[in-house]
Amino acid sequence: MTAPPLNTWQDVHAEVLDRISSRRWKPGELIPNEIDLATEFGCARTTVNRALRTIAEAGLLDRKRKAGTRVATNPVRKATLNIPIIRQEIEQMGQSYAYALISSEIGTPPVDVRARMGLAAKDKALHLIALHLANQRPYVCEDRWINMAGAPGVVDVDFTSISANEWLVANAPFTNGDLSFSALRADAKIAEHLGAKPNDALFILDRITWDRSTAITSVRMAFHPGYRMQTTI
Amino acid sequence: MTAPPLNTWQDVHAEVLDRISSRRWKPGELIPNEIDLATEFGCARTTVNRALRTIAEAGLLDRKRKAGTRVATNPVRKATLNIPIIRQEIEQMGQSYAYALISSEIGTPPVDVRARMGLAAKDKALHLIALHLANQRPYVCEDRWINMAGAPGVVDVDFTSISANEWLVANAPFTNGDLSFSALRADAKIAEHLGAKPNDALFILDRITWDRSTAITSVRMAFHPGYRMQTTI
DNA sequence: GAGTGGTCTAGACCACTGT
DNA sequence: CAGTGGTCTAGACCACTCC
Repeated sequence: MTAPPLNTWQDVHAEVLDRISSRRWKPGELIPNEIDLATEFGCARTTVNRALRTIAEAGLLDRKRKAGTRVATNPVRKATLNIPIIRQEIEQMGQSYAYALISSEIGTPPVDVRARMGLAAKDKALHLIALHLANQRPYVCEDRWINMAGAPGVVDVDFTSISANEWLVANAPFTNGDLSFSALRADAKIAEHLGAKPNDALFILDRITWDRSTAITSVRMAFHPGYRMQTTI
Repeated sequence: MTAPPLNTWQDVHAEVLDRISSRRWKPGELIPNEIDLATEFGCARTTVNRALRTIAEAGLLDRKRKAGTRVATNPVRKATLNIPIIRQEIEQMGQSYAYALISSEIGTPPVDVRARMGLAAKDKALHLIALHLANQRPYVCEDRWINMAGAPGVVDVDFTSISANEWLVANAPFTNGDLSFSALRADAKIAEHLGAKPNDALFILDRITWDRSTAITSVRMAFHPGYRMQTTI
């Protein structure tokens, strides 16, 4: 009674996940090496490798050369969040999207923003405050600084007709970025923009994007009260 | 002046990312197929495939059989969040970890929790409220329901000495879960637990975990004011 | 129908690391 | 030193999907 061969890496993937969750392979335990598993499953080592590598990337296996592969004892689960473009997020919900510029001026960013962006005290940046609306209701308020050295041509753009994000993705692509999520109490100003009550708790997304080592933009997005960001693991 | 061959998939990965961010390959544009790229780079098609597949998984390329590979026009960036085990997160910051059980009782979950967990009105569950502390200061307060059918033996556990999470990872592994992040205003009770002021904005993580289709636990973690969750893209 | 990505295979060499 | 995972190669077949 030999098992039928597992022909695809997805088959192997599923089988290994099953052995982990059924505790046939227990946390901390060393599992057979790739060659033995390939023999057992009746497939090539490459196929086993692809499956195990994928599972390891998800955090459920720990792999080390020579030491072999172990079931993770404390699976630090990795969740993949889709950071949406606001317009798409709203339109995918079947709601109408609108955008409104609240203010636009050139100035010196506050010291914390300068520090994160790596700007000097004399550097100027474009400061935008804008609102994204879903079905005419405030959805998210963004407070953004754009490094004029990192986004050539930005001074000439009319941001009343195009959102900063859309202009930037088309004109100043970034190579990497830092994200952080937090919660903040609405102050009077932002509460007014969002149509929220003062003291409402707001979900906050802070993002800085870079082109190699020069900062392009730093933005704080304050979502309307009740907003949730969801994913699966 | 032919370029030197790119020998590893990381080389190809870097080169392709460079062509995208430098706009040599523009958004929406069709890029050469794998065979041509392999010829150009002087490597095997498998190597090109690995690199392009990785980039596509990150959202910067759209690949379709027969249609070919295009640079994504609206790169929906995917951020990978590490969902930490609280004890580890605290210990990695070099702080001391402590855990305190606030209450433990068997009861019927509120209707929204029942709905999300797929429990009937008559089903009983174990309700725990507990606090995780970093350097003796409240770090996160968890409000948890455990499905007794999904976690055999849970009634006999002494949760004053071990945290629910640690017992569950060791004894009732999950196959999948739903996560959501939001912000919530602290009510009087939770403010007291966390040593926060009422109305403080709290970062909230809701998680339900499943073993196949039976819910194991539903937990709401309310982090101390000022908490941030960070990642990069 | 034909072009493209998706994957499998068998074999090989390399890089890391525990002993 | 030796065992393990990490990767490359060349060739092959398949699955999807556009035309």
